[in-house]
Order: sequence, then C-alpha cells, then structure tokens
Amino acid sequence: MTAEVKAVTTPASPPLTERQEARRRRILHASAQLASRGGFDAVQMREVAEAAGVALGTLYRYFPSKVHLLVATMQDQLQHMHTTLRKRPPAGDEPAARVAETLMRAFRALQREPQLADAMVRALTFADRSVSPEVDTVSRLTTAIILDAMGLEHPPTAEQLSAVRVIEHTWHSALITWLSGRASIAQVKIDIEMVCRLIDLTSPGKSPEKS
Amino acid sequence: MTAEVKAVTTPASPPLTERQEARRRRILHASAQLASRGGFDAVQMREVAEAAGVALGTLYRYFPSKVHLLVATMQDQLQHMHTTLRKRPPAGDEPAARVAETLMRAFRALQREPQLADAMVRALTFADRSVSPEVDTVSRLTTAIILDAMGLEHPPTAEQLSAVRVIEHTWHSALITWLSGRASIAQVKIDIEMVCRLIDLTSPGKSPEKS
DNA sequence: ATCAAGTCTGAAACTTGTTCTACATTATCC
DNA sequence: GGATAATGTAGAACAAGTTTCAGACTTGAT
Repeated sequence: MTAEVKAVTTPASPPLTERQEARRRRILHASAQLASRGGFDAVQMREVAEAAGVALGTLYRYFPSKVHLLVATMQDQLQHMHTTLRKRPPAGDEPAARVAETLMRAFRALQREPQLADAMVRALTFADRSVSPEVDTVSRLTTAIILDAMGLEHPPTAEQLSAVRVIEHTWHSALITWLSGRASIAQVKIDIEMVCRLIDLTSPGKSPEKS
Repeated sequence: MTAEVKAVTTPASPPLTERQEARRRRILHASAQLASRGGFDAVQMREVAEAAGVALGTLYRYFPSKVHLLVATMQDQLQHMHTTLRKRPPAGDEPAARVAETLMRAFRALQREPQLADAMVRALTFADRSVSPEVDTVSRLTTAIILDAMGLEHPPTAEQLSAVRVIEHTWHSALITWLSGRASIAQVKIDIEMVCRLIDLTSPGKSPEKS
C-alpha cells in the first residue's frame, strides 16, 4: 500500500440533497441495467428516464448527454472495480506481471457483462471535448488502478507515467477490438502482456543497457 | 523494400461500372470535404448526398451507415498516406526510430486537417460489429505502414506482430486523446516513442536478457 | 429494339437524441 | 408561514440518421 492515491472521486461541485443523490443513483442504475441488456443502443434516454422514474428534462439536467451519462456510468463501475481489486492485490513478483494480472482480471470482469462494457467503452471513445473533464476522471481512475498494481515504493518517474499511459491506451484499444469481435481474448492477453514489458523497461536501476 | 505487402486494397466484391465508380468517388470526396470543415457532426448524410449529387437512398446503398462512410473515407486517406510515406522512407538507423518517425509524420499530416481526423477516428472507434470488415481493412493498412517503416529483412515473428498491434493501439488511442484535447502533441510524441521501444525488445538477436 | 432486372431519384415517414415550454413541487430565506 | 428562486414534470417540438416506396432511368441479354 505504498504511493498514496489522492481521492480520485468526483469533484462534486454543488452539494446534492438526499433526494437528488437518490435520483442520480437511480439514473445510473437504470443506465447500467439497460446497457447490460443491449449495449450502447439499448440505452435510450426516454427509457432511462422512465426506468429511473424521472422526467426526460431532469435526466438531461443531471447528465447533459447520453455520452455524459454513460461515461458517468463507467466512472461508477470503475470505482467498484478499484475497491474490489484493492481487496485482493495481484500476486505476481514483478510489477509487470502484477499489472498484467490486474488488467486481465478487470478484463474478465467486463467479459461477464459484455454489453455493458460495450456501451461504456463506446461512449468513452466517442466522447468529444465537451466531456473531457469526465473522461479525464475515468482516465485518472484507470491510472490509479495500474499504479496500485505496480505497487511502487517511490512516486513514479516521468518515464513510468508514460509507460502507464501507453498501457492505458493499449487497454482501451484492445478492449474495443475485442468488443467489436476483431480480436480474441487470447490475443488481448498477449498484447497486454507485451505492453506490460514497458514497465520493466522503465523501472529505475533495472535495465543494464541505455543509449 | 523487403517483406512484401500483399495488396491491402478493398476486396471489391461486385465490379462497379464507371458511373458507379464515379459516384462512389464523389461521395467520398464530399464526405472528406464536409468532415474537414466541421468534423464528425458536419458530415450529415443529407448534405453528403446533395454535395455528391446523389439521392439519399443511393448514398445508403453505397455506404450503409454514416460510420461505414467515414471508415471508408479513412481507408481512402490512409491509402494516400501509405503511398506518400513510401516515397520518402524514414531515415533513422534503428527500426524503432523509423517507426516513431513515420507515425509522427502521419500525425503531423492529420494535424493539418484536425477536423477530418476527428471525424474519421471517431467513426473508427465508434464502429460496431457491422463495420468489422471495413475497420479490419483500416487496421491492416495501418499494420502495413508500420511494418514498412520497420523495414524488416525477414517476415515478422509472432512477437513482433504483437508489438505492432500494441503500437497500433497506442497510436489510435493517443490520437483520440489528442483530438479531444486531453493530451498535447508533445505528450503524444513521448508516448509513441515509448511504445516503439517494444520493437527493439522484440527484434530477434538483440536483447541480451531473457527470463 | 425490347424486355426484365437492377439501380437511382425524390419525397415522406420513422426513430431517437436533444431542446423548449408551461406548469407543479420543493427548498431557502426572511 | 409566505415570498421567491431553483428544481422537477409532462409533453410537444426539433434535428439528423435511417428506412421505405413509387416511379424513372440504365444495363444487359435476347
């Protein structure tokens, strides 16, 4: 439990009342529910509103677009996953192995709800500038998960952060190719393990070579 | 010019007549034109049809959805880029350096038409299963470009292909983060260079270490 | 030249994300 | 408790992707 992670939760601009918090929660739940059924397309704003017992206008007040909604849903799910993963840290000896294990574990979790994963990931990559802050939060959460898995003793170097970003890139993109049926899970595993080698490459005082 | 690349062009199911080929071309041109202006949102099917001098129904016969259209547009642009890049191969000594240089060159080309890039990349990552074949073609084209840049003397090993896939993942995902304003070009450069190290790592008879 | 099959056109219809409006409910402040 | 501003509701309206259809035009074979 080294390298403390500073609260990656939402910035929480205006404090919400209890009823509002409950509405928000109902909406996110409805969103995840519908997404689990039929993926991105099945999350229809009117249906979400109805399932959450909320007027369409209200839904849009809470989440200004479908993409915002789904990205928030992803935040939510990632939050869960992060706490779950923390309970059982990966077992590998090397940081690279631990990260690969963690990611594959996350991957298998997503596999259990492929439609939900589809909806969230599609929203994430489809998001335009207006969703940047939210997407950024997701990105920070992912980074936190990976750094956690690395179990560093010191704060990460700039190089290591770059490696983590590359791992994230690979993770997202591999997820997409899997979701759209263009890559098998075995393939994803290979690629994840491949990219995790960058961790060894960037851990200080390890590689004997250097230009 | 080693490691011959087998024609990555379209499979061309039914041979098109001349007028049809012309229509297809007009459509793609209109699509790119509109995309250059306002990105993904500006490519409106009715407008594309009008600009191409074609009925809406015809547009849909040629490209069954907006995403199909934009992915085809990307194929087209990549085709261009590939031939352009081949004219001036990258200059670096090491394969990794050559690949990084090539990708950054491609990156700068996209920078010149950021809106077009936005439209194409968003379509690509938003594509669902129904567009898999087309997305796959784009992927093979990208792979071809990277393998070309590596300038291998032998056919690539399985490990190298995995590294190339990871590079592609990084390339796409980095592109997205840049397009949505969440990463600077400098950052993209760093990450591309980072991931290209995997090439050294996987070139046979190079790395002195091995578990 | 003619017929049949396939293709293209123009226009309307349908779907779903998003916006808007008029009114009801709730929260806050005095 | 009552004024008032913010929030929520119901439902219409709008925008853009997609589908549909009747009729006109091409094409290819005979």
